[in-house]
Amino acid sequence: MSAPRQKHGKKAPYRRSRQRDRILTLLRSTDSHPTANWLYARLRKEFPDLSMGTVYRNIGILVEQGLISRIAFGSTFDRLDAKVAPHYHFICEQCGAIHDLDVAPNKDILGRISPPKGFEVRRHEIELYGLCAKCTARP
Amino acid sequence: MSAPRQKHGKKAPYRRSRQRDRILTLLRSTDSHPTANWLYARLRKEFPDLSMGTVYRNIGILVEQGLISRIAFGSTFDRLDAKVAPHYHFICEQCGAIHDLDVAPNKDILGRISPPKGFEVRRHEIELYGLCAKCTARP
DNA sequence: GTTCATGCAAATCGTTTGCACAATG
DNA sequence: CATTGTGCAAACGATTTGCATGAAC
Repeated sequence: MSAPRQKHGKKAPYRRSRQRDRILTLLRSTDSHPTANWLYARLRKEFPDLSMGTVYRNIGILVEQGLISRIAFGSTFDRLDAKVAPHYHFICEQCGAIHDLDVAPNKDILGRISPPKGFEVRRHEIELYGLCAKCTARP
Repeated sequence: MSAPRQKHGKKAPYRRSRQRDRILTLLRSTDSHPTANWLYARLRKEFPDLSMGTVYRNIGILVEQGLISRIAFGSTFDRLDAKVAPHYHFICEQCGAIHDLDVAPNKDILGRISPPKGFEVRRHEIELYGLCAKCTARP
């Protein structure tokens, strides 16, 4: 959700920065899915007065450029559900509406999806993202 | 993540409260997956000086009682990923580690999982939750 | 030299918590 | 009456933003 920083919706002509370069390099060097804070701690050794603002701004730019992705799910706030039985969700990317799906979760549904050996799967979630009927009609 | 409020890990002997009753009723009356804030706005008409603290505390209790569930995904902070190609994740419920899964996302994997008609699916996510190898070994 | 990126600090947002008082069992 | 639940306000943690200065192009 980082705002474009230019007038007419044109593509932003980003300049290079040592900080952003390092952030990308660091992220590419690990598969541990770091947090912003991890990056901050790591980079503070190279840039003693690095600020969190810079880290977050650069993450936003890198995401916008498609060079990295955020593992975030929908909104930042919790949605509640009185339907306790496990079920899957459809999330509308336009209006944010969440709809329950009919299929009952079942291990068989996962088919050949399995974790590395030694891992124990207790539950799973599936989310479909796209446009709900309302938003498909009125784009 | 609401803390039990009693000594020896015994089950908490919750008392009843008008506010909590209404929260549950309201949640059961809709399938729109409300937010805490929606509940607050709604209930303020009945309880003019309801507080957010009360809403959140009761949500916590209801979740603990298994009467409702939170549609929240893993941690509250974003995890980053330089692997841009879509892929599924395994999340360890004990240590929070996130691991990439091997299978390449593919519509076929969804099998008979489909949204209501009129909906357009653009992408999907699958997350497995459980214990990673490390945590399985050392519980 | 114009514009973007940075550091700093303050602000924002959803959520949590400490406290004194009211309500429950 | 022993505790839990409430309202209030302050605290919290992750993230965002306004502003003056420094770096890219």
